[in-house]
Amino acid sequence: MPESFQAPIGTRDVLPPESARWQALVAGFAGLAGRAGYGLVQGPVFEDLGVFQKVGASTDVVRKEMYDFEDKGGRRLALRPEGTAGVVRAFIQHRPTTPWKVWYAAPNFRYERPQAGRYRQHHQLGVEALGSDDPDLDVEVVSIAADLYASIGLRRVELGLNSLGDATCRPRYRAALVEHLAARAGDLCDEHRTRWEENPLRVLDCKRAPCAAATADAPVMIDHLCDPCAAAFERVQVGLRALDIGFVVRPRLVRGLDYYRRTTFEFAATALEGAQDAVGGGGRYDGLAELLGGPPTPGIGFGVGIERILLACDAEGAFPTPAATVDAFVVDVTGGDAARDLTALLRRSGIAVDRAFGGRSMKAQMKLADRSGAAVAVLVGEAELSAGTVTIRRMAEGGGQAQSARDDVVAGVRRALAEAAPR
RNA sequence: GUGGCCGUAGCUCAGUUGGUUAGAGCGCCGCGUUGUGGUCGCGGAAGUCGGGGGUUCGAGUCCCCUCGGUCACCCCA
Repeated sequence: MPESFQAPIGTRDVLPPESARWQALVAGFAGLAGRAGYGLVQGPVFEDLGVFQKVGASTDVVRKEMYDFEDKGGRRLALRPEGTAGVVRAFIQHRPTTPWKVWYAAPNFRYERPQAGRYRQHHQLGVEALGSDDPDLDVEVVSIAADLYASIGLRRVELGLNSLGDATCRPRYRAALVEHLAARAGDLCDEHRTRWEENPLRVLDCKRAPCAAATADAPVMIDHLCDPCAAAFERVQVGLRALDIGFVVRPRLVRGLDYYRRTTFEFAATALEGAQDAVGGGGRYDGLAELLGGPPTPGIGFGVGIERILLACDAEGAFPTPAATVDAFVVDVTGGDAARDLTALLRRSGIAVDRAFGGRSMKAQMKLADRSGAAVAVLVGEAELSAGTVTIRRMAEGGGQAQSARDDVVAGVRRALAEAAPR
């Protein structure tokens, strides 16, 4: 038996008709981002391993989920686990003028066990805006994500908001948190008992009961913000309220990557059962460009998971897969020349046309015409062939049909399409 | 990385305490006389029962291994 293959673990094929949803989603996002002045950025799907290691040394994403490999030249590379690091690397490499606002739709890779809403290759829509620390930019970025959900009819999305402070107040807060944790280290969960010092903030976000109990009365960042950070956080909230974007402040929201500063946020789809309800998230990363060897440059962005939002749409019955249809279907039982020539002619006139192949019976071709969703069928039999005509049939029930000179087929089909009741 | 459940036609699944040529629905293909779809009727193609090994007179049905799927934990999109 010949060996056969299937898609690698945690990956999947997106085929028609479902793929039409992707097209519609990405096109809609491109419109939203474009109208806000964001241009498309297309970066490599893999980067120098160091780009990601620098950015998240203490995070799960980098520590245990990296899809890394060595190429034939001995370079250590990694399939990108998230979008921001590569974009910042590109920013540093090309030094575009700021503010630099870009969007992307691209695959990300994480080596972990797949489950509902989680894949080794998943796809994110996102934006990144570098070069300004104006909190109104935070509002713009968050609003693009919120508008995306709204534009596809996703209603049950909850925005969680937090501030993680900056280089001034974060260390002070961190010291207070460390003091709190040190007194309770023995009570933490198995993983954090020994690792809590590496990234104390993450303990706040740990879902396990021991950590939750030990941090119940722990100090939170937003109570320790310095004046500029507090002012910025306030300005962000004012802006979101002004734009009618609902949110809840979640002081324990920490997020997976450790480069975040000040504003961080996460969108959760409440229609999704189980743990995979995060449909998007992001935040400000003012120290990141410097960390990657570039000039100090503030930045903020978000990523939303395409698979996740489609899953959430399914749960809400929103954003259904658009029906794939053509305008017309050419049926030819005279040998194929007419089908070949008429489909090309009609398509070149801007009409969406399909046809049958393989010299099938008229009955079979009509069945395909019906299934194609075409509003009209263009029939060519021996009679039409010798008369130099075509039969244009409206496929809707009781639609009727009429002869048309073959030379007028384009106009005839256009007319029939205009008259045909929408199916 | 750890654990639960599952693996029978393209899809969704039935398959009695292991027993003759493995089934259904949907889908697909054809036919229902003169060139016409959607409904209906009839017929047809299609499965080495995930793979390998074992027990047995005999295994889709029991045991082991393996691969894959799925869900959950951790974490995240």
